[in-house]
Amino acid sequence: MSDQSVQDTADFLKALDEFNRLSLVYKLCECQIPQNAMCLCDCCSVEASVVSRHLKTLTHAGILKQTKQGRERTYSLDRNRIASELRGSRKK
Amino acid sequence: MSDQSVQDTADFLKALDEFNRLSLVYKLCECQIPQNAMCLCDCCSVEASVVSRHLKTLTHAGILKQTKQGRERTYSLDRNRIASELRGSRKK
DNA sequence: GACATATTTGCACAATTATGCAAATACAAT
DNA sequence: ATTGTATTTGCATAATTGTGCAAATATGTC
Repeated sequence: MSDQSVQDTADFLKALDEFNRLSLVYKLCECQIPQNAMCLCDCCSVEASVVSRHLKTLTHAGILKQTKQGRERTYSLDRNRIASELRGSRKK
Repeated sequence: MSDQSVQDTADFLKALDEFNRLSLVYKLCECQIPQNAMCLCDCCSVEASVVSRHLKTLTHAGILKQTKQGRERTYSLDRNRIASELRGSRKK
């Protein structure tokens, strides 16, 4: 097990270890269709700017995927990539 | 999904999200028999006191179990409890 | 008891991170 | 172009956390 591989896994888990970020993920688990950021704000009691940052973190970690439509961005779970991460077969 | 339940899961993940702690867990995954703390120091390049604290964190999170024999404490994965945590059926 | 080894704890410090607020940006509608 | 809404970013700050060092504790051996 290389150091890099351990670090990658730690980073993946780090993205999920914060209360508001994990709440966002659970929320998206329940949604059949992608949600926009404003709607996702409802499940955390923090500023929209904070939600924006959390969504960015989750996207960067490969947990969410973002699709941009006009000025609105919608988010959904990137289930395939999550499965890959958990399997340890990350492709950089 | 209650706030408390989300927080519990976040805490569980938090225990695993740090490089040295995750290294300790991987190390113990490979070991058939419980290991003492001094031996576990070898897989992290940090002070013994730091390893001690990490082991305590992991034990408190329900990832490791500790058995004390004389002045030595040995650690091993608490596989049953880890499985429970992942299943979400935590007993407080 | 004296000593050696294993482990924990108190303390200080550096680094990271979550947050709010205000300003900036993006873009659709008018 | 102007306006309105959605989103991001810069900045300051508070809180958390990982670390090393030294001292304390625990317990085995002599």
